Amino acid sequence: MTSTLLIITGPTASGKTILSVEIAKQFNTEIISADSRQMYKEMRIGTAVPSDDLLAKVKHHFIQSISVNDYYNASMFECEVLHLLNELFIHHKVVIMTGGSGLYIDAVCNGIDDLPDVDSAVRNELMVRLQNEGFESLRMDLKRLDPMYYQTCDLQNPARVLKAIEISTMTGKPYSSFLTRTKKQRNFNIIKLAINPERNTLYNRINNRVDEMVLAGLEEEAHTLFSLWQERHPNSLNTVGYKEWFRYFSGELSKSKAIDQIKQNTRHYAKRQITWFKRDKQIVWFDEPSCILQNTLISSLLVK
RNA sequence: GGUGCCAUAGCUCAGUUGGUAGAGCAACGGACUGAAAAUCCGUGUGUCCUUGGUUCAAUUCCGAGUGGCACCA
Repeated sequence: MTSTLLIITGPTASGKTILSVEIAKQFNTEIISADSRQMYKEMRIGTAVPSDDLLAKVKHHFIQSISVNDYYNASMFECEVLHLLNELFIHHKVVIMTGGSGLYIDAVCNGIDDLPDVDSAVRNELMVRLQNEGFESLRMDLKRLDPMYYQTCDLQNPARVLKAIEISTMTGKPYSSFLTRTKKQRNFNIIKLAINPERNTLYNRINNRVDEMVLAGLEEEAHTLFSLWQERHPNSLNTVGYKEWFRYFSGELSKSKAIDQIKQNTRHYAKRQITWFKRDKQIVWFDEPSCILQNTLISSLLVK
């Protein structure tokens, strides 16, 4: 009998965390977090890590597991999750994966192409060139190194252009030659459920949750990371709920403005998540977490 | 109570020498295979406070009303 990976996703603050714990208890199984920020030990309050109480009820993976100093990416996540699933499926028919990082979820479900790891020196050098020579110069590099990708690449987006140049220069082969666009086959079933509350409801929840985070000591948490941010701007700290405090600490924003910005940026983030998930036609949508609990999909899985 | 200023998008405001209007932010929509809570792109959503007058035509000019702000009492 095939095993099932039950994915519960949706925008931030939609109620995934509590719901997935309830469902995991029903199946007597474990939870894999698909959240690119909750895995960092030093960021607990601002990333809305599940409470100790919830973590005690169900075993979670990829929560608070690495340091903000560590490099991590979607490919590493794919690899580690597949290994873990092999083990978990020995004793569990169903495993839950919960989180809002769409790229990470896709990496697990469909795989992503093999690329060499980027040397940080190469990236830094390109960042310096972007500063000194401007973006157009790098676009011309891409045109020369990978004319095919140049045709389809978003040429306004430094992240895309830089990535392609990095891979092309490091390997001596065009970036596009690594992109196979083929879905990898998995030896387990995948069911994708997503929560998408009514927009105003979601935004109110976001705003309230940010206020709660502030009361819980988000400012102090951010403050402990500020010197690291000033030192070398690790990507892990380029995170909603932290980068706004860094601007406050360096005098760019007032405190109340910073808190407003956290709410705003979280709303923007939620919208981007919704856009990403809407493209995935395998997802079954629900307005509220409670609707998922009552759904027959879950009970039919329980029977099997 | 008197005088002055203001009233335009969800907010802050610009503008129309009279021909039904535009910025920023918000909001909305989208892209996205190793930065993904990242990065990038697109869209104006409007009884121009109400009401009389002048005019071919008023959001714009004039009068009155209402609301707000400031100063004087």
